[in-house]
Amino acid sequence: MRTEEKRVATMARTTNGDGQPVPRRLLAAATRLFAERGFDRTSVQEIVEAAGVTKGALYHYFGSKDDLLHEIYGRVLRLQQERLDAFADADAPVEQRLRGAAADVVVTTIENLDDTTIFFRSMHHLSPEKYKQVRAERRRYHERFRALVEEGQRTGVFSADTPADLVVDYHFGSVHHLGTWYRPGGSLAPQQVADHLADLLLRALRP
Amino acid sequence: MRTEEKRVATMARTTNGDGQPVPRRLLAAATRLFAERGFDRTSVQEIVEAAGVTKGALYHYFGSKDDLLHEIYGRVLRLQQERLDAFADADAPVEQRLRGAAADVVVTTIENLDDTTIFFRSMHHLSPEKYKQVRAERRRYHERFRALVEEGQRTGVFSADTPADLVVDYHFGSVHHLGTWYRPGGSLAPQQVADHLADLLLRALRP
DNA sequence: TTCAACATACCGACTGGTTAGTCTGCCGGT
DNA sequence: ACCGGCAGACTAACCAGTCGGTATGTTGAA
Repeated sequence: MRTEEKRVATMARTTNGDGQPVPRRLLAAATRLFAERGFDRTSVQEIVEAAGVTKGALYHYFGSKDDLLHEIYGRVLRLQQERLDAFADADAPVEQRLRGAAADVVVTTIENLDDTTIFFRSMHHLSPEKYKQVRAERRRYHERFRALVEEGQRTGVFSADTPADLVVDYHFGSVHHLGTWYRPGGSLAPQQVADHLADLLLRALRP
Repeated sequence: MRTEEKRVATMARTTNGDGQPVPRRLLAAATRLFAERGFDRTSVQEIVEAAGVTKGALYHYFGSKDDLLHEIYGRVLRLQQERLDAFADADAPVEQRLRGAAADVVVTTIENLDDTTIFFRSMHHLSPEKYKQVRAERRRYHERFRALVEEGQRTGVFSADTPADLVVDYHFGSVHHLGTWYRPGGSLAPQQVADHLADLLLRALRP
């Protein structure tokens, strides 16, 4: 009871208004605004107002405006890497593993459409070091995915007519592109889009 | 001789330095800088300095910074629309027409990589009216392309498993994505990339 | 041929507004 | 007494667009 009171009191302090702690609220507000108006067109003032705090709070938790961007990237990147690893490590035929991974990245991209839209649109706004770091993580992801394609090509279940790198870029092009055309509430549910896109990939890879 | 002198004098006036007229120099400088640093990160001052003129010149030829962006878009958009129309109107089987169009857009995109990169990255920075206009032109393009896919699906040469809209977005995703990974001087020539990507599309559409 | 009237192409200082980030200090809990 | 968690005024820099001015070219009439 005592610790409970403490927790509630602390919560009240760090969550004035709703039930979310301040850093999370800032991140959420920034994500929405960045996706809506773009990174450079969103002022720090607008972010803190949307989060119901002031600049003091923002610069208490984040080092810079860039930091917000980096955090947003980091979350999705880590999530997608984890999920890709899970699919790639599964005990199943290559075509099933690739299919699962290809469809899953579409679903998680749509489920975090704001984050991923910002990602591709403003990646180059990061400071050089952070940009480098993000690119490195990105490449790791790409390579893991490519390994799946290559494995299938080696074992003959996929056509080897197209270099694996290009195949991966082809698929991620469509993922990247989702933010441009996909609108929640459209005629297709995320999973349906994912299935279709995975189908296209697998059909393109038929020997 | 007299008229020649006059022409040269005029040229010298409108092309101080190299052989390009001022508006074209401005457009070229803006394109390079926008692609390099992004629209919002490029100041008008930097553009005019890169073009070797001053703000007076820029605002003499263009109404605003937005106008530059709009012009850059317009050029590529018109070029690609023309070429798509040519391929679509050709007298050949659908699969050949689609293949030609799909490969061609990849080549022209790579050949104008700066313009197209800016296009997809900064489209949403345009003023509402200009944005609407660009979107409308873009949709016309998309629909023409989709018609080709639908024709093939109706006549049975393409699989109808995937909605034509999605197929088009799948392909244009990869086109859109080119600016992210393609680097001139890489191991693949533009035409090779185009052939591979068109292959992937056509293979995905095999019944 | 000449000259005035006008037009085109550009220059560059200036303005009004915006912005990221800083800094001082309060406040409530431990 | 102290410290994390914030408030909010402040600063230094920057930037798109304007505007008055200059130089060069063109045209039409005397």
